[in-house]
Parts: sequence; C-alpha cells; structure tokens
Amino acid sequence: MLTKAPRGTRDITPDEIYKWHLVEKTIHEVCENFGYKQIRVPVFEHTELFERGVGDTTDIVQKEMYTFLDKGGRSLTLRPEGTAGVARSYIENNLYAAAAPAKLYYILSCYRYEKPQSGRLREFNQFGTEVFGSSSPQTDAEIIILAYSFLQRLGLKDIKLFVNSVGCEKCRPQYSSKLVDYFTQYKSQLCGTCLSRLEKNPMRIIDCKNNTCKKIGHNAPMLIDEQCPQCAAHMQSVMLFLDEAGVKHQTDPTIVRGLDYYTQTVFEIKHDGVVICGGGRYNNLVSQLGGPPVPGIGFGLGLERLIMVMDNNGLFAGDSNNTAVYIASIGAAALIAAHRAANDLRKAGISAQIDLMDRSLKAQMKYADKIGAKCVLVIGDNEISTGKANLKNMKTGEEITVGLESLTDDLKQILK
RNA sequence: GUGGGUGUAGCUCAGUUGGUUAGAGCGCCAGAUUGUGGCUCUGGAGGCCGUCGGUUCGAAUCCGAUCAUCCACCCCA
Repeated sequence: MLTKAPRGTRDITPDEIYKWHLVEKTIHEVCENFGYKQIRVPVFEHTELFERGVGDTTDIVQKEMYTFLDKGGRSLTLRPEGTAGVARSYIENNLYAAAAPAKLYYILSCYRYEKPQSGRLREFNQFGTEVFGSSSPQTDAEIIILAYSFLQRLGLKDIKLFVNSVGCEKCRPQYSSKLVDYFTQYKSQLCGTCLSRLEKNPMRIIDCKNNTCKKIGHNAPMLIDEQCPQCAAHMQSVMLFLDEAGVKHQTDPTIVRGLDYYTQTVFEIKHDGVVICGGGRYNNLVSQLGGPPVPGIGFGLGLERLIMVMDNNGLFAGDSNNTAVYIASIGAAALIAAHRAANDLRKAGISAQIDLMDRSLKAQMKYADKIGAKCVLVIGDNEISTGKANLKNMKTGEEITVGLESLTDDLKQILK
C-alpha cells in the first residue's frame, strides 16, 4: 500500500515524459502564436469559489470535489477544473484594468473524486484557454480555432468539432419553461434521473442516454430553434468565422455541457467518440464571482486523453533527446580523463555521460546502447598517452579517431 | 454511485479433479569474447501466488471479505 499511488492517480515515468514535453512545447508555441499568455493559479481554492463558479447543481460540485478543512478551519477544495480559479485570479489581480481582452492559457492538474476508468483519472491534467472581456463571435471562433489548430499540429486526423448554443439569460428561461411543458407530458416515461432533471436542469434531459428519454428528447423543442435573435445571430456568425478558417464543424443540439456557467456558444471536440476538449462562453461567471460584468470564453482539454489518443494513433516518434556522447573508460586514470572530457562537453552544450557504476567496458557499451547514446568515446591508457581516441557511432557502428584536446570542437562538427 | 472482468517474477502470461521445492518467454546481471553495444550460446539473480480470514491433513487452486486494476453506465477532460 505504501508503494502504491492512490486510486485514480498515476506516475508519468521517465520513458514517457518526452510525450508530455512534446505536447507542452506545442501548447506554448500555439498559444503564443495566437497571442495568449500563460497564467498559473493555486491547486486549491476556497470551496465556495467552485460552488458559486461551477454551479452547485452540477455533479462535480455535488459529489466529486476533494474538499477539506485546513488547520485554520477554512474549507478548501482541490480545483476540479481550471476556469473558476483563473476567473478568480483575473478579478483579484484586476486584469480587466490591463489591455482588453485578456487572453490567457494554462496547464494545470485537476482533481475529481470519480470512479477511474479509461481516460478518466482522479488527478488529471488540463490545457485550457480563457478570453475575458470580449463577447464578439470572432472571439468564440478564435478559441475554437486555437484548440483545433493545436490538435492538428500534433497530427490528429479524425477529430470532429461539434457546436451548439445554450442561449443567454433572456432566451434560456423561456426555453426552459417550454421544455418543462414538453417533458411533463411524458413524465411517467422518463427515467429517475431525468425526473429530477425536470426540476433542476431540464436541458440535460436532452442528452440522457436512456433509450426512452432519448426518443422523447428527440422531438423536444431545441434551443437552437428557440433562442433569441441576438443569440441566433451570434451563433451564425461564429460558424461563419469557422468556415472562413476552414475548420469543419457540425451543430449538435444535444451538447449541453455539465457546468452551469455556460451561455451561448458551447462546443466539444471528439476523437473516436471520446471528448478530448470541451468549452464554451460564460458571460455571467465573472460578475457572479463578484467581478465586473465581463464576458468570457474558454475551453479545457484533457492531456491524459490527448496523449492516449496520440499513442493509439502512433503519433509519438520516440524520445529524441538521448545523450549525445557516452564516454566509456578503462581504469582509474581514464575515468578521470572521461570525467574531465564530459564536463567540457557539457559546458559546450553537448550532452555527455560517464560510467557511474565502475563497470567493465562491455557493460558500459551495453549501457550506452540501452540509453540510446548517439555515440561512444572509449578512453583507456593508450588514448591518454596518444591523446587520440575512437568515437563509435552507435547506429552505424562506424568508428573514427578524434583528438582528446580538440574533442569539443570535433564533436560539434560531427553532431551537426 | 450501479453492473461485470481480472489480480502468479520487472513485463506478458502458463499452472491439471486441491497434493512435495510454483514455471515459460521477454527483460535484468554475468560469462563465452581479459579494450567495444545489437546477434548467438551458457549460467545466475529475482515470488508472502494482491491482502486478510475461512474450509481442509494439505490452498496459487475452493469460499468470504477487502484492496487494486480494467470495462460499461452515470458524468466528464
């Protein structure tokens, strides 16, 4: 038990870390390319932030939060998602007083107490973006295009983008009451959870997986048809910008999303039916949290799911950051020479390793092979007296002679 | 939270109707080759059979519980 990571958590081991480095590097590049700046926020926040921000009718808040009292008796919660904390930070640091809009991105771990399964962990990592201060449709499109470009850049081919609108504070209540009227007719046929949804959040009946509910929901009024002219125009405009960018999309009126704060645009990006990215607009979140009436939009993208999908599709080529030179040594004098040479190479920016195990030459060669060293330099008494050593290319097996004094310069040429 | 599958070496897995000292392949270490990795051959190390309890003369094997893990549902990234 002591040597077992807690349920729903996992280690990212050295042999797969290169995948994360690749993904993270791409995140930074794409976000900077779009003009977004990274923000880092605490792992835990006041519990109330999530209750108010995420919404206390959501599953996340009702049963999935890691909440605890600290020694001062404060109720704190490990963040179950990124937006609420980032919104809090935006307000607290008066970022609305700086240049608007604020274009932010983040890479952070999130925590939800759920039963683990494929692509679902209790601790997981999200890449997300948020734009605060703009309600224009081109902002929605920009956020979506950013996510889409990111996935494309990583080589994902079969990704599908689904877009919907959940309306605004004007049209949603009207629509909700229409929905309630509609579903009330079929009250006796709805499943248990949908009966309670009828009172709390009727929109979620539409994406119930129960066959009967599905059937009934199929003919339910859709918000996409019922929204106010402003919301309809907004959605049309978003899709126009997406078309203009060549980003394929389809509307899916059943996308409702589990978080309460969404208004107007919501979207999901799926791969093989798995949602790897979800997001939307939230025009009231900042003001609900006590900030100015600033609109926002963003998405969250699950990195474990992303890497899983990339793995399944062979999108990782392998670790390319292996040591350039392993310096094998025979004897105590050679070890010192190897040690000196390795440090010189490192200072010149060439990665180098020496034997730390006092092993035989053969064992050193095996080790060099195992760690994927690009070449091996062998130093013994002969080399020390002649000042020359053999450098072996581990891929081709070829050996060339290099001077120990000019090692750094020679290797710079060779490794080019 | 609900339903199902699986826990044996670092990994993938055998293990007969319960019966001595639990196996294989791969990997690891070493030697063959005393200064050169990969290929081959030889040898070696490595197991509280997930954990606890029960049945039995005897349990990896049967029963129960528990934990972990995987899959589906709910929900979500």
